[in-house]
Amino acid sequence: MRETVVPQGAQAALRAIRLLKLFTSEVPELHLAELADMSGLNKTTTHRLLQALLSEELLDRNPANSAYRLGPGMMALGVQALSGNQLRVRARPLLKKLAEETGETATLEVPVDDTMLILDEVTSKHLLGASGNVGTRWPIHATSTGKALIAFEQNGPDRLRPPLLPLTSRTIIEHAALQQQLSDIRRRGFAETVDELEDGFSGVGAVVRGSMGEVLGALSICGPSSRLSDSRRAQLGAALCTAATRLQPRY
Amino acid sequence: MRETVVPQGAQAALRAIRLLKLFTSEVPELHLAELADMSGLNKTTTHRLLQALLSEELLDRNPANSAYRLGPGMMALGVQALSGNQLRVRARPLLKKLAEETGETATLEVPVDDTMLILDEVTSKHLLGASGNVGTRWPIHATSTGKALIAFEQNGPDRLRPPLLPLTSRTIIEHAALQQQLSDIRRRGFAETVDELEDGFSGVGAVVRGSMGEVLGALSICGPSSRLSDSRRAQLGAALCTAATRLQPRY
DNA sequence: AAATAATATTTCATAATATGGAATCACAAT
DNA sequence: ATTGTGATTCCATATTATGAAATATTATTT
Repeated sequence: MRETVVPQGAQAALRAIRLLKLFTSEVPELHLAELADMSGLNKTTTHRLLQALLSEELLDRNPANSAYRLGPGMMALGVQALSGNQLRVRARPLLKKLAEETGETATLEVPVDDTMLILDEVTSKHLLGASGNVGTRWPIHATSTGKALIAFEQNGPDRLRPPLLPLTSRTIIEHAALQQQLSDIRRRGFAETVDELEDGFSGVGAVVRGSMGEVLGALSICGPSSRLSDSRRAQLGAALCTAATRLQPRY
Repeated sequence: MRETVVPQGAQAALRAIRLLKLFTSEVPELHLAELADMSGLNKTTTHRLLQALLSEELLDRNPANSAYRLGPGMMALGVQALSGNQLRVRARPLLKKLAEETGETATLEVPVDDTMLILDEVTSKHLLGASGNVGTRWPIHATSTGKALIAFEQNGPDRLRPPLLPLTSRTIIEHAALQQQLSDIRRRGFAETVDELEDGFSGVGAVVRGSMGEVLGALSICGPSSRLSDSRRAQLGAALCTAATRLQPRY
């Protein structure tokens, strides 16, 4: 569970971690000056932390342009984190079943900071080439999984980072409107997005819990808004809640 | 490229990173006392660093037993590192071709500390269920890819961590014997292992270079020792070097 | 080729932080 | 209730991290 209190006594470690987080799929390579600027750290401090990350191979340098990028040590840890995630393994059959039964795309996602990371995705037959989103991250406030997560996770709303980015004209970025939605989500048991992430794209999302009831991540079913009417989304939401319940370990 | 000099002025960051590296596929969950013992750090220091890693979601806690484990932040970074790795994408068609033409298993691997991490693997038709090694790590001295890597990478031998672990009776763990092999490998252009990682399992490995000639990782073809005779291995080695050369970007 | 600009790396005094022993808290087992 | 085990917090100070400035390296311009 995400801690909202910043720990004391490990500032250097936190700074190093935050440098790592500056590398994204969109911006995979960065130079020292860029990193110092983006992190707000003094150039020397930045350089020194980068050297530490290099020495442990969490970062690597592209010899062609000397830019820093995530390295093999990061790959190893990432793969380990993924393979240690039991949820992903157990969810796969359910995702397939959901996709087949609904004819839409089903995903499993986990929260990372103020985003949702797609851990697994099974595409429907309708959208060819719609696959390939595994590993991508999307703003938490604009996804059905994200909204479900915020609604049900303890301190969930603390993940939001105002000002919220409007991705479409329908994206909900007002605090009050979102809070209202969270109440609805809690009552209903699942969340919805309609043209909020992308025009013409809608989805429903429901949280998945662990054995102690803690929120682990979320499942979604999504597709073109033209196919996801109000009544259809209600149907899908119910199916999703059933699936999510089946995923929860029992004791 | 791995730095052999330990950076000054980032001790706390390094300590945090080394805590992360204690989590493996074999031991995915650990408690505070175990981590303190394994890292040699004072328990308080360990605890504080763990709190930092938790707050950034690189670690997570299993509520069922309070054990620490790698978290979603780690998954996100790992996925980003993998998707940013152009080599993996470009190597895939070649791996398929190699596996088809040889009837054996082909892998792409990168070095992480004193191990080789399998980034991609295409299995032959002979061994059913031999797939699934992606993300696994193997001792660098006992794999053909690892030996090729050590032979050709600048400061490659610095990766070795004596005492070397004997995995089979044939594993080469003597420094002098290994150095002799490195000379042979450099002359030949590829490396071989015969029953060194596992009894009845052999392979050949050749390094892959980047645009500036730097060593990025290695390709291997491997299978049952009964099929990989001396002459066969020479053949495979030659094919591998050709493939590796094709993978290198040109300018 | 030389000069200039941009970027990266190193130095060093000291302010700030990280450290760890000890105390306290929380939980499980008896 | 007591005991044992593991986790968390407190606080004085030793140690480290910090950052301004200097230096080195590389790229770009003239």
